[in-house]
Amino acid sequence: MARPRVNKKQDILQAATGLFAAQGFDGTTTLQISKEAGITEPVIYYHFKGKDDLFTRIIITAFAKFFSQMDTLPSKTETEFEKIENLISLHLDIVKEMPDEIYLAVSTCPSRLKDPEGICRRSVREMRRRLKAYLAGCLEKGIRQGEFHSVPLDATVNLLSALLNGLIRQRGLKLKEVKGVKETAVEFCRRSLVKNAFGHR
Amino acid sequence: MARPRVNKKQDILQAATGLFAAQGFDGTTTLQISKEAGITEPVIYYHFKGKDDLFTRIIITAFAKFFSQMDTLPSKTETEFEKIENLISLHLDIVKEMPDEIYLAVSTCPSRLKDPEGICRRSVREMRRRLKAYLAGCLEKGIRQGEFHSVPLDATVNLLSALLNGLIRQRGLKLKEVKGVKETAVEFCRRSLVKNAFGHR
Amino acid sequence: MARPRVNKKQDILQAATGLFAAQGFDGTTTLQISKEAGITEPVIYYHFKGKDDLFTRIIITAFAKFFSQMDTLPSKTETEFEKIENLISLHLDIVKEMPDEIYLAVSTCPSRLKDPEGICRRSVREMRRRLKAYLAGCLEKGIRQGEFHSVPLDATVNLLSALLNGLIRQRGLKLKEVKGVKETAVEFCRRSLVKNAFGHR
Amino acid sequence: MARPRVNKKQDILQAATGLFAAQGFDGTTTLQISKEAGITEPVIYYHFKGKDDLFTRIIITAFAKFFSQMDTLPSKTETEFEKIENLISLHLDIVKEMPDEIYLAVSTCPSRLKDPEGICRRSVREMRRRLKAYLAGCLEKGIRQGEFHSVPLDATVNLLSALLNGLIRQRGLKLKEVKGVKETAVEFCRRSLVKNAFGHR
DNA sequence: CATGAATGAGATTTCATTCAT
DNA sequence: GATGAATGAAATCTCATTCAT
Repeated sequence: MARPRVNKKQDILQAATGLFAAQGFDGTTTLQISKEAGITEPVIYYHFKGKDDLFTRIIITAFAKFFSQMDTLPSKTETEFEKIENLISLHLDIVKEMPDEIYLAVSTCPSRLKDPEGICRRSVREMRRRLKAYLAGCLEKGIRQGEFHSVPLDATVNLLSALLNGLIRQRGLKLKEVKGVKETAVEFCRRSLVKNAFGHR
Repeated sequence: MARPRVNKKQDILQAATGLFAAQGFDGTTTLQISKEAGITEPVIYYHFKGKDDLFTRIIITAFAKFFSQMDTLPSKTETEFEKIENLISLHLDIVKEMPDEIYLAVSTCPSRLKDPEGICRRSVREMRRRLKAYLAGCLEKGIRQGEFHSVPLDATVNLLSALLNGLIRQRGLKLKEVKGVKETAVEFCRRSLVKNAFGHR
Repeated sequence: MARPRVNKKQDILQAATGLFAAQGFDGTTTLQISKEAGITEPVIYYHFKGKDDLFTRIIITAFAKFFSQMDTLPSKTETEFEKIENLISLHLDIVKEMPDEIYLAVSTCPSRLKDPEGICRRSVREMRRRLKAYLAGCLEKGIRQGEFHSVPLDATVNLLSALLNGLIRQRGLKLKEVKGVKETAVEFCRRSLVKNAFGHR
Repeated sequence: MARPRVNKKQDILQAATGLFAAQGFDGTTTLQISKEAGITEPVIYYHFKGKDDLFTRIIITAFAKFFSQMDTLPSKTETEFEKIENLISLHLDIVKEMPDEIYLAVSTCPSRLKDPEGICRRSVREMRRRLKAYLAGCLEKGIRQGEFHSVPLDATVNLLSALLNGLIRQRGLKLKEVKGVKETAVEFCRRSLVKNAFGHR
């Protein structure tokens, strides 16, 4: 009878995500968010502490989702490079899955990294920690087992992080895209890392 | 008696660059800039059209400097890979040369890419155009002459751009740095692109 | 306990009208208006788009009131001159009814007539259109029926408009007033327009 | 050899008159005036006390010119109505002679009439004094000598002032003009004032 | 006389946030 | 839970006016 009790909190989050992504955090007003969400401004303050809190929740949720997907990547694979391949895939797929969130993180976080307690800084730190653990694990094992060339560990982790970050940004910012990004990235890394990469393919 | 003839316009630009880099464009007020520059607020408006103009000038100057350095990269080299190596070096060196400008560009531009006439969008477009021309040139020639593997052109240009962007961002954002970034990046690319990369080194 | 439910929007309009009239539009600040209206500055912006909007509303309302009164002037009268008499009366009476509005229109509009889309220009144009229609109607009919001398139509409409405008301004600007303005104006016009004006009175 | 030493003071006055007329006093900045006059801002302050002073001089000069022309109207004429005719002509001709000055006075003075010591108020007062003296003189004599109908003196002076003011405004504001304004005005008044106006013409 | 540069004072406007109901 | 109305605090920008030279 009553209109289906929609989840206003979710409406607000969605509206905010879209607007933040489209106009930037500072460029978006709470009034716009309320209108987009079909509610009035004070409702935002009923559900959230304020505009900053809104942003925080969005970022937390987005990173949590990413981390959770990262956690489900198979830990047992035939080769170590497969794990790296999976990580590349995850990075590129996640953008398709939550484009606004990624765009928001990619476009807004950089200018907020200065605050050491801010959610951006904390999230990025955690992200790096996880990436490093994941990649260092693969590389170390792969090198030990003779699958990979003997590359410097830290610097290569760093490089792969930079590459992944560059790729996710490229896609997140909706810059013009070329075909075969994922395959090319994978092959580029394979040739560089895997011994006898040329014999197999 | 006469106050040292300082160039206030430069002072303002410098103060603005630092503050924008440290706090973001929106997070910086003209009052802060004026104080940092040791002048009063209206002086900003005497020399510049407004806050946006300040930002525009900074970005224009930074990109111009980068482009000019890119233009002086040697166009004749023994191998094509050397050119790519030079480009990587340039990217990593330029950050050291104008850290605030790069940080500003890297942290503020993403959120301003929506405006198709904005200076960020225009600069990034030009940047991509130049990178693409440079890289596509190297790759094509290198492949034709048998120096490089036969990689897909557009996608590899794209990938290298992403990598360079990731590297510059990593450094520009002053994230923790590891040793040997440049060498690692160069070797990573060499192994992936150059035939017989393993025989020589 | 509850503060008397005053209509703040009306308070603002009233305060603005008075101040604009007394000090001119440019000479009046939003702060003054807010103080006069017993509210804080932002309230103005809650109810109106801005200072210009305030002015626009006042002018629109004033002209609308005038036009509406003009529309209620009797269209059937014994003589055509009576209609002109009614118009003169209306002009002089309206000033008493909304002195500030008239003063504002009379004192501020002239300097804003340049903007072809501004409310002043549009209102004055509409005013002239209506005056012309009204007067030309009377004169034409009066001449045709032999009530009036055969005067040139357009030029006389023009002249009567100038006279009415001069009268309304004189009164609107609160310049010193003499007795019998209305009667004198009516008789002046009657003698000039009506045949045998001297026989009857 | 040197460029002919133009009178910069005059240039400034001229520029200011034009700009004030075109954009209003408050809408015109001293910077605009200086540019229009081909000088720099401080030069204005060398020649004048400030922006207000500029306005004052313009108004004083314009009124002085008008008054001086009024003083040269023939004091001996065959009929008293001729004097009124002359006054009407003067009003309409003066606009052609100094359109910007008149436009400025007509459009800007109304909003400045409140200040009893301001130049506008003083000029308008003087204007009214002179008009009244002139018109009252004509009417009184005309009535005494049987040339005019026996109209109420003060009120008719008032009415004629309003008419003249209305006419000058109409023309000064560059509103659309009809043909035969002057003749129509003269005849309108003649019919109303002069006995046997219909026998003669 | 003239100017490039500067400034004090303030104007309009915006916006996140909060009451009172 | 929700809202219409309100506000404190500030931000950007303007401008007449003045120095130092």
